[in-house]
This record gives sequence, C-alpha cells and structure tokens, in this order.
Amino acid sequence: MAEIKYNTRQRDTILRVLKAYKDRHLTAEDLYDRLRQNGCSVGKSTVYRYLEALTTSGSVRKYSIPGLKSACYQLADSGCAEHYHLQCSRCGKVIHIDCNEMRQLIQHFEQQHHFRIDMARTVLYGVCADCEE
Amino acid sequence: MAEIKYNTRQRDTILRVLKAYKDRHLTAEDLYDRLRQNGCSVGKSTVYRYLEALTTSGSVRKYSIPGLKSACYQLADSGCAEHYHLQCSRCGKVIHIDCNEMRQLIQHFEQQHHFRIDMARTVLYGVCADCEE
DNA sequence: TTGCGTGCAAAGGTTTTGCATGGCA
DNA sequence: TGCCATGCAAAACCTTTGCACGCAA
Repeated sequence: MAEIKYNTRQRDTILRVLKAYKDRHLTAEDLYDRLRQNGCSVGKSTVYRYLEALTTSGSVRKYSIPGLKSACYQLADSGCAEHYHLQCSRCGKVIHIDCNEMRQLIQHFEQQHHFRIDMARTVLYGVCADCEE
Repeated sequence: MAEIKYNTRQRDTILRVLKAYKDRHLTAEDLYDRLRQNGCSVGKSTVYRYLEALTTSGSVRKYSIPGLKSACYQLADSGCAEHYHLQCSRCGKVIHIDCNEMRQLIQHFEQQHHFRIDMARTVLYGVCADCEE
C-alpha cells in the first residue's frame, strides 16, 4: 500500500479511535479490540496495514515501550515536530511539552558532542506527577 | 529463573561475547550466531533465558531500535546509572556520556514539569558524528 | 468499470515454555 | 546428591502476506 487513495468506513473508524486515544499508547491489538467494542469490527490485517501506511506517511508514530512485546502507535498531530515527549512508564500517558531548556540541550549536544538529536524519535521516560502520588 | 546460581560454560561464553560487543547492538539471534561461530554452541532457549535474567538483574539493557523486529541487548556496565545514552539510529552505536547540562535538564523537569525522568530507561536517538559525514 | 481496500487464513519470524537430561556445587 | 541449567521441540505471539471478494470513485 503505497498511498492512501480511498476513504472507507474502516479507515474512518480507525482514525476516530486513534484520535480518542491520542494521549495514550495503543497497540494494534488494543485498537482492534476498541473497534470491536464499538461494533465497528475491522479485520486485523486492515488494522496493521492502515497503521503501517499512517506510520510511513508520518501521521502516526510507532514505538515500543520497555516490557511490552507489541508495538505502540500514537497519532502524531502536526505540532509534534516542534515539541518534546515525556512518557510515564507507569500509566503510559504521553505528555507533549514545549520547553526552552530542552531546545538548549539539543543545541548543546549538537555543538559540544557532535550528535544531532532527533526529537521525533526520542521519548523521555520517567514517572509523571499523578503516578508519583 | 529467579536468580543466577551456577556458573556454566554457556554463561561464561555468552558474557564474553556481550563484552566483546559492548558498544554495538546485538540481537539474541546475533549472539546465538556468534557463539556458534566461536565453536561454543549454546541452545537458543539458553540464550534467551540468560539474557532475560541479566536484564532483570540490571546487568544488561534490553531495547528495540526502529525498523528492527527483534530486541537488542547490550551490556550495562556499572557506570550506566550515572550517565546518559545516545544512540545513533543509522549505525546503532551507543554513546555513553557524562554531561552536566543533561543533569540540569533532569532537575528542571522534576522541578518545573513535575516529571521524574528515568535515565536508565531513556535513550536519546539521533545521528552521530561519523554517520553525519 | 477499475483498481484499491478488506477479510480470512496461512505463513513468517521472534520469543517463551514443557520436559527430560546434563552438570555445578 | 540435590537442584539448577540446558537443549530440543512445540507452543505462543505478534506481524506480514496471498488471494478472492467487496466497494469507493
């Protein structure tokens, strides 16, 4: 599937679920289950194929979290190129932040360590305020 | 396998290979192949079981790189708790750095964003100097 | 009508598990 | 000798693929 040409019921509902869960991680299986629960049953191959297409086109980020076997997918809204991602390793929540200190650090790494950090790929793991108690 | 109790030929050789490749990523399959090439054949389950034990005990870091199906393993030498990891997404090389700016950033996140970053888990992805040309 | 999209089932690859045997302490 | 560790094969899992049918444009 090189490009996305048609709009279908399946793709609409997959996108709708991805939007509803835009702040959490979803595996392909999770997504598949949510679709069935909503009565909008979609074949597993379709889920995988569409997720792959969306990943290739850049609309979705695919990543893996430690201790989880299957890949996670998350809608990459347009602003994601300019900000940074924190992910709580307890609850899985993804926090999008815009932070000058982070920007400075990236510059520091480029100039002093000759390493060009790719923030679209990088996720900082840790524990969020809610899970810290 | 809760703890590691015995020393065996298999475990010695697995550790030796891990040490030899401490600056590169190795999949379980890679490790298995290297062992056979050295004439120190070890069963695949043993490789997986020992890697899991080492990961649990913290001697080895397990992670995945984008575009690669199988998990990667790398020896986590004792200093890894106090420094940071950069990984080149082109060549897979892992760079261990000790960096004050990074330390400051972690403090900044904790105080201003109420997020406690776990550097043992976090890897900054990007492109290293060698791959940048 | 055309050709992309879908669903099923099967294949593919990685990792885990059960069980009998082997080997360290 | 008593357990733990190993190896094989099978199972479990996640993901991809082949193919016939369905459906958007």
